[in-house]
Amino acid sequence: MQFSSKLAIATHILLVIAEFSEKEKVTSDVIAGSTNVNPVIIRNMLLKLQDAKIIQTKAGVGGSELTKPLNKITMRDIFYAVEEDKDLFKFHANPNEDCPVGRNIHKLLDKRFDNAKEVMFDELSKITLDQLKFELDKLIKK
Amino acid sequence: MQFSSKLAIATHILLVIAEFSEKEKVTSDVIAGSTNVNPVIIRNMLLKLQDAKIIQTKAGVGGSELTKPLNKITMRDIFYAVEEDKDLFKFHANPNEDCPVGRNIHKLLDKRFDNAKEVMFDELSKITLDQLKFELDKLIKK
DNA sequence: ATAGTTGTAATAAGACAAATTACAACAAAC
DNA sequence: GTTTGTTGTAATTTGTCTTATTACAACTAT
Repeated sequence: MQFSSKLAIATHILLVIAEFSEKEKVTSDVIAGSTNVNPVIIRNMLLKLQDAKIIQTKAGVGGSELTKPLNKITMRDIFYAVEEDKDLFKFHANPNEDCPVGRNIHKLLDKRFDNAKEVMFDELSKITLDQLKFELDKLIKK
Repeated sequence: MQFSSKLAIATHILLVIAEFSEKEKVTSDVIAGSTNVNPVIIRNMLLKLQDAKIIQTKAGVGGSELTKPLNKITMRDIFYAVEEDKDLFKFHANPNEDCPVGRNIHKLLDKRFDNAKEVMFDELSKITLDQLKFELDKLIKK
């Protein structure tokens, strides 16, 4: 199992906005063209990124812009903007309460799963859009 | 998105074996009863745990036993025994190669995604069955 | 008013998890 | 050597979630 592509797509969206929104109008169709993802999916993500106060998009007119400096936007922020905050690992639904293991498995694993999730997101929180754009610009200039 | 319940189920399986296999024959039906998971699912997992050399099960006779000391089995081992080693985060399939962002998004995120995955599994590798059984036995005695 | 865009609902297609049914292969016990 | 209980394995089904798609109302500058 793995996460959906929402984080990669949302990051792509924000990089396109960061790179081009000062010169051109970055519409959902422009982004759809760059990502090769359906425009409706893009628009739904733009809505979520708006809810998270990461971008602002102009209904009617069209075009999106960042509302924060690039170094204040982390990949953890982006993740939580577009994905649900579910537990990382699922449990089986109905372990047998009459078995000592079944009765305690949830308690045993819960905090350990949470901890594994936390260190991963801590790692994502260290990555800012700033860093990504800096590295991207270097790659483009070559 | 989240992982399947395979890790939780496999850990449950191994704890049942660790707890009871010295006294009783732990068959797939016994485990199915404790987990409330279909016996065929359990048997498939037992096969994978055998492939990973974590347990041994007796075809025909029935019953499974651990082949390693409890402190040599980590939750990372268990995960890789029963789940595929996929990337943690997916990418969108066909970013536009004519766009500077689309052309570089994969390169930008790949190592960062891998790193986030790595720290999570490092955390899982610190959890041994030993620790889980110790904590379980404390809970049972209460 | 028009044109281009966003916001939103509804539906469909594809992938995958988990359950289920069925049965062959196997090994001990009688 | 047949019976019994179990594992190994295939095939099918159900449900859930992701992504794509169609369609259109709402919005805003020109």
